[in-house]
Amino acid sequence: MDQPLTPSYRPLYQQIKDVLLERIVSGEWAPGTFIPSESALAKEYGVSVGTLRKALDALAAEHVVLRHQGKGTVVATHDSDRSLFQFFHLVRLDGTRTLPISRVLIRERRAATAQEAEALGLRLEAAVVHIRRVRELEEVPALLEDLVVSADRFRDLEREPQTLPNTLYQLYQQRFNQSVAHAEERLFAVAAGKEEHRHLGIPSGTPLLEIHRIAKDLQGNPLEFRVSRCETQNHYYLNEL
Amino acid sequence: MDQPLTPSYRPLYQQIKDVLLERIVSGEWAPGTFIPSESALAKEYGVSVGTLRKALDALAAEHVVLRHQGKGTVVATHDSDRSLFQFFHLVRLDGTRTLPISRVLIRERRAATAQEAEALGLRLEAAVVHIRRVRELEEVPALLEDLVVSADRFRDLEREPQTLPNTLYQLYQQRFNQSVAHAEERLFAVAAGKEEHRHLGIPSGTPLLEIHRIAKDLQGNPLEFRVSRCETQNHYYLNEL
DNA sequence: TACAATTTGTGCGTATGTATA
DNA sequence: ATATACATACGCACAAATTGT
Repeated sequence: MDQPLTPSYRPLYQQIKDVLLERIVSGEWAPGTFIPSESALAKEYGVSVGTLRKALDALAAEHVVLRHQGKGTVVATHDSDRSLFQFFHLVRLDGTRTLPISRVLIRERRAATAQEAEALGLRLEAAVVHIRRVRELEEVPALLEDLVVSADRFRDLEREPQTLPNTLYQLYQQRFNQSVAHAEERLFAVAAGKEEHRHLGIPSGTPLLEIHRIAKDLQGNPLEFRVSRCETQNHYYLNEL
Repeated sequence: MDQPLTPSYRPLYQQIKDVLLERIVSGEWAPGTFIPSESALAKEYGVSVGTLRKALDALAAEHVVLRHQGKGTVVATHDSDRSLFQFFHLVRLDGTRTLPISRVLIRERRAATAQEAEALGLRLEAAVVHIRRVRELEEVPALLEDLVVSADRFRDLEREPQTLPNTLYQLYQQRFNQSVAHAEERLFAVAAGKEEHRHLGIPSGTPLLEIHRIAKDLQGNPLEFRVSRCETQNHYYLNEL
């Protein structure tokens, strides 16, 4: 009747999956590179190909790796088409999806606020890097975005690289070996304030979509806390269930 | 290089999956009932158990069926715990999730508007059933909701049953054999109007979350178009990616 | 163009473990 | 205890996609 908190055993394919994930997290298999073939890995771990397949299938289902018949299995990157829109849900009214262009307004190292520390699981006043950007879709300012990451994990991000790329998650992955795998988004409706008026060119008081996102790494640890305020006259937030 | 629009062949397990789905859609296997065992179905279709398993696993991944070790495979219903929150994303600020109580304001048969006809794939002026409800979370009015369905597919819904249940999707499933399997939600931020002021007790102009949902059946045909306006002082819309 | 080698995808069969009734 | 059903694990054969010879 009772269910043990720690299951008495974990299926073999799950154990294999954990080991493979660890080799990815550790950086041994970098994003974008091909990992050894099923048969090679099966031999290495002394399990059947079927068992190893099941482990890889599970990782593929979580978008950790991508599999290509005839080629091999590659560690997912944030520039592969799938992954690209996994965390970007803003769509133009006509249904087309484009990635936004960013203009950085603030880039600083400072102490975390209580909300930020709580979201990132840091102690109060821990050092964070704070970035504020305006993001434009098709030349139209659409989003005012504030994000913070741990200054320890993302050392010198407030200075290097000099110009930030458009898609930060690629930078996290390539420069800091931190892959954003999951995220939790909380959506609110708020009224535009002076900042939004200034940067998005909309009247104060206009209803905006406010998105609080906690981005998490492969193991579920919070990596980044991000608050976006979006104008919803020209686009909307799409969620497929 | 080219990719055929119609793949030259479909894998066996996908064909089996289609056939099984058809038996569910047709009503032969009703929601809540157990379907035959893997081995029985494998024998019936003359395929291996492994192949049949793969078909059932795919259906389970889409929440069409639920599998229970030692018991069997059951067709999903809208009152099973998982499914219950698949389409309800409003969460209280403290993180608890409760299902709302509904109070019906309008229940009528009328012609579809252009927007409604487009969303449901009906011709202009097609007959629909329109329902407006106020939904309360923990005694607090949180949502003003308008929904329309085809009056043909949901015959007499404007009259029977006399009192509508709280979770309409269960009714759709039990009374009309229409299962909501997928949905597409589009989120906007809007200002509260007089109706929201009256029914939700909030000042006009308050920013609200507006959710346009198109609910689809197992085959992807639109079943219901729903517009919800939600107050986000006491709760938020949660999306896990 | 043809062919071979490699890698993942599909399909079959079997044995054993675990959960349920 | 027994029977049933799903879950895990093994092994093998062949198909399909990719790459290089």
